[in-house]
Amino acid sequence: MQHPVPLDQRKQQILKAVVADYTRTGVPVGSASLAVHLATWSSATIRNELATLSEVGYLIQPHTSAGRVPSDLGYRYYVDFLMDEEDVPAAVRRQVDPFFAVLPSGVEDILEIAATALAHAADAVSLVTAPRALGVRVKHLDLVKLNDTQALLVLVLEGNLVRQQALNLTGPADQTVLSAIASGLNAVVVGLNAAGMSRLPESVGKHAVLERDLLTQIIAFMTVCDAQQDTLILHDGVRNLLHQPEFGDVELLQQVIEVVEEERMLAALISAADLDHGIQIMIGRESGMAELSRCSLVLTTYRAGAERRGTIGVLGSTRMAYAQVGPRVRYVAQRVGRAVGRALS
Amino acid sequence: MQHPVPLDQRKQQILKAVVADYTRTGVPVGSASLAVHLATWSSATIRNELATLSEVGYLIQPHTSAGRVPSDLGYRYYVDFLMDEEDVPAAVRRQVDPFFAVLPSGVEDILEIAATALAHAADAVSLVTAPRALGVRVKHLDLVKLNDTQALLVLVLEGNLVRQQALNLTGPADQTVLSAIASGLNAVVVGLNAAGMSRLPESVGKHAVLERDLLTQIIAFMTVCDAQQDTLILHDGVRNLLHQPEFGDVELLQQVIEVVEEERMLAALISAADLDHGIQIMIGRESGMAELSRCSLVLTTYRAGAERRGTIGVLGSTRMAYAQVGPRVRYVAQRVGRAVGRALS
DNA sequence: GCTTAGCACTCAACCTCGACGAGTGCTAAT
DNA sequence: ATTAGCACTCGTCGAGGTTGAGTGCTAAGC
Repeated sequence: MQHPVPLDQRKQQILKAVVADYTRTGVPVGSASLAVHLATWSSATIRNELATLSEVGYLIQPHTSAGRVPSDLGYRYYVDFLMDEEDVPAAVRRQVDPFFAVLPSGVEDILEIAATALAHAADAVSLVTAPRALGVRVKHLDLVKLNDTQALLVLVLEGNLVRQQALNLTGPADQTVLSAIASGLNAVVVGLNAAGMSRLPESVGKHAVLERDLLTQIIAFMTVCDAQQDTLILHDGVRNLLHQPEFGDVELLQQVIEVVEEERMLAALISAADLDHGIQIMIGRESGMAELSRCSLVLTTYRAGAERRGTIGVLGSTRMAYAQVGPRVRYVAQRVGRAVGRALS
Repeated sequence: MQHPVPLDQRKQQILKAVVADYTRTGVPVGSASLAVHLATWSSATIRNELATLSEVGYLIQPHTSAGRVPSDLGYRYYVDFLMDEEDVPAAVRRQVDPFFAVLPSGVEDILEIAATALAHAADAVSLVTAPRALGVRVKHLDLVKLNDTQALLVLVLEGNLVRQQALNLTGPADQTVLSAIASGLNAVVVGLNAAGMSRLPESVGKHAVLERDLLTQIIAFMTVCDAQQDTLILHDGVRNLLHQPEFGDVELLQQVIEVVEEERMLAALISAADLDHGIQIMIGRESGMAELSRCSLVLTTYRAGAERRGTIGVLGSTRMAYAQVGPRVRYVAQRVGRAVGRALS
């Protein structure tokens, strides 16, 4: 997506002013009110510039006698070239920090807290995915007898992520046998990911059929865990959409909330996000989802330790304060990264 | 809460018809349209009866020249005396059953599925609490070394509820020591709840300071788990509120969503629910929360095994189809109970 | 005495109309 | 190239009028 039309100094300044004004008030902005802020030029001059900005597609007129509103492309130009990011105000920091003061040891609980914190900080819907690595490594495992045909596998993964799954017992085994198998497996398996484990069976299989059998099931479950990680998305702050005038239309609201509650629709979007750039902003239709054509996403990566990273960000109206939201998302991302990193120990 | 005014046969029939009509259409219902269904009497007669029903508080007129709408009290009378519960249609069953066809082994995952299923079945916001007993019993525990000063406690509770928590190590201990302690504790602790465990320390304390120390921390954490269970509430289906005309007003919607997202406000309400009656219906202001004055709650208990029970239900407009919602909530409750019971093994 | 036809009355919803004004585009003067 | 000036557009707002659904009351009928 290129910006075909470069803008001269003055047009840039005017576009920037339009975005700022519209973001603040939510009302289409006219030449007169711009002339107050940009006292260098008269309203007529600004009017001419507005006309050309409309022609090249950066601004839109809701109707003939209305002011201008930035188009998706206009916001894009603003975000890429004009925006001055604002520092995160102390007040917002004071609001966010307490969330991370006392932390649970489980990664998921931390993420839930992060979602709440970010929803508050950015006044939008927050989205958080679990940290993922190429393959999650096992830290510890345990087997608990459920009944004659089933045992419960308890996997402690890196990041104190705990996963459980019922496994089938192909032969009889009581808890002492299971515990023995578990400690046997622990010796071999700790530190491996699904891929690493799949290279084990031959050597382990010697000992016992049951053991090999369980290992096969464990590997299968690990693979499922890997896959799940990509789709798990927490969210919070739907309430923050409601007081925005552009969502006074319930139709629109409904579409957006549906997308947020159907987590897997967002999963596709977020996994498509380019995580290597510091922060990614998708404006309006750029997301490719019709339901979100009036919404923007501001996403970033949080890093927990050397390799593990997850996505965190917000979903809000296209008319959001990008200059504020970006830094706030980054701020929370940094906190989460640190917190999750600590949980990884 | 008594019903001071008993109604004669005809008034009952009319009230019932008003509720049925209003539930269906959402429009205040007038004497003329009632006279079609209740052909026994003319519209004038019905008009007289409507007037007295309004006087005693069962009906409300939005304005002078409008039809009647049931008041909270009117719904209450309907629900208590007039409602004929409808069977759960096969179509709805076919919609719900697949959710319970393939089940994860963890209770919380099951509950999440249940929340989604109920939201679909009842076309409202679903609410689900974790099953609680007087005290949750331990099934298995494990200790995983995190670093020199901390170990991760992994508790498997009844119902395959897995909880993890970092514990402080008062002395040095590597993983083999921790595993030994864990298996030692397992022998003593399995099947006990927090209360039962608090009677242990004297006898266990002999062996090692570290062991006693950990046990103390474990007991403390168990108590926390007990408390958390009461407040954990899952929800789904906020989207279902949006297509209801009474929530066209965004103000109202905002209040309701805020309550739903702030789970702890609901926790108080739900724990106050009288779970021993088959199904509990709270209509409008009966809930005591001003924000929910236009909403009703339909709650019931699901039983998993002999003693454990949780709450499941829906939050919707007071104008919901009580005759349909009640049975559907019970239907899902029964499925959840069975599923959770199975997970309890 | 209960029921009901008839009728005057009320009032929200809806439409129309005109005034208003915010904002534009164009033109001509600087 | 800039800008003052002006005619023009069109959405918003409020006043005024119409409509129709629904009522309450009264008086007649069974």
